[in-house]
Amino acid sequence: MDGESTAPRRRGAERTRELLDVILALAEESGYKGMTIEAVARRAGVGKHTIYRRWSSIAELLLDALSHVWVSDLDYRSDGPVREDLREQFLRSSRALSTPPIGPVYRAVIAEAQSDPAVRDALYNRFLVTVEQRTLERVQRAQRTGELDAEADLQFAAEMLSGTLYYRALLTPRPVDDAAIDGLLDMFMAAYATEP
Amino acid sequence: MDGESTAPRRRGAERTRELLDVILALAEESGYKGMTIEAVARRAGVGKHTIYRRWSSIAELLLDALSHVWVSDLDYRSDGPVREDLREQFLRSSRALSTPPIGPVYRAVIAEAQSDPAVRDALYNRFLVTVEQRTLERVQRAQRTGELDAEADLQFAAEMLSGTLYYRALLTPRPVDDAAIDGLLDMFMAAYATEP
DNA sequence: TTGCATCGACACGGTGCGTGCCGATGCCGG
DNA sequence: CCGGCATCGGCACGCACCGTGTCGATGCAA
Repeated sequence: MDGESTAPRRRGAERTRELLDVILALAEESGYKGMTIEAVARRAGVGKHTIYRRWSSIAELLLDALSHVWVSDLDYRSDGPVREDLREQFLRSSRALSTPPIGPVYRAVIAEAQSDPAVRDALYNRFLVTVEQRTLERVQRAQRTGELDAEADLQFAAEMLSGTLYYRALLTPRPVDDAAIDGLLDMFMAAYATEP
Repeated sequence: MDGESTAPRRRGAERTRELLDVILALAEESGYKGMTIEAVARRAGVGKHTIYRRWSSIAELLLDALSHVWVSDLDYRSDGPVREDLREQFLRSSRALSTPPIGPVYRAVIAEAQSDPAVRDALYNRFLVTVEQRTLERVQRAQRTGELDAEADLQFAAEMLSGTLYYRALLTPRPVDDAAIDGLLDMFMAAYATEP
């Protein structure tokens, strides 16, 4: 699962970092179709064994690479109104998601996930769940401050907020723009805000 | 785009239908990895040209096959409470989505869509948009009957409803169960229902 | 019956996969 | 300082699938 955390061997760690950089560059230049083990090996001037020694499949490599560029942007530090805070974070991460190389790598992981349940689990547990969780914590904080209805169960609301953004960004050709985020938050606030 | 609607030629149409059946069978048995042009040709006892004559790529074939099994289930005919109607339709289509061969074919299309913008557009225009549209029409009808707030702009609400279900069904390992649908509808109704 | 599109079949070069086997390189312990 | 050894790059293999080309045959339609 983690290519580099297992063993900081001789010159292994440097090579590992190099290979991650190479696949990010390939993602940016040639997209999913260009992201193959052989292409990485060629570009890095490396034998394929050197890659297979670190990752058991292209999917593992992609997941690892994604970890390096998608450091789970959603860190809700602001103490402003919950709506403004959500709006800012959603804008920020959807901007990141549509910026190479994150977008192409994310798409590649999703493609791999469709044919490999293990990748689907990894995608979920290492990325999607984190985003949902951070969002849930933020809106629960807003419940405690009285901004949102204290009785509401916000579990599904958090899933819906991040899920709709992922749906639009990754399954439709539409961009996640201000209007989409505002529309989403309109509904969320209409449902749970204490003050009209 | 449509393999069979263009020309009801000699024995072409029969063959076309045969080939669609074959790829659906492959989807059910071996999943995405087994759905290749060569596998279809082998199974059908057919030259590859016979396939390429009808579809320009495996993605076109998949989209066509999906059309035959996913006849856009969402036909809101009931005149009951909008919430019950939505609930029933969501349950029905998410059950269909998780039933072979629809699920595997849908996953295959999504995988292809990640590397080909044209497939992404086709997936969106031929399937996702339809579901959103039907849902939008149903909730707008509920606006006219007074069940939902007449002032609300339900465009994004419709996207959110179907988007969240697709997100859960296709990008996460979680099933779309009653709890998820009820949670989603709780929020939707809390936001827009006229009667508390 | 003739003409022709479609058919199954086979073969081709190209690419990527995953593995196996080299000889060399450079680090680490003794 | 040197021996031992894991890791290294390079190369080759068999396999699978792609997309195209070229056969001769088959069967519908004029």
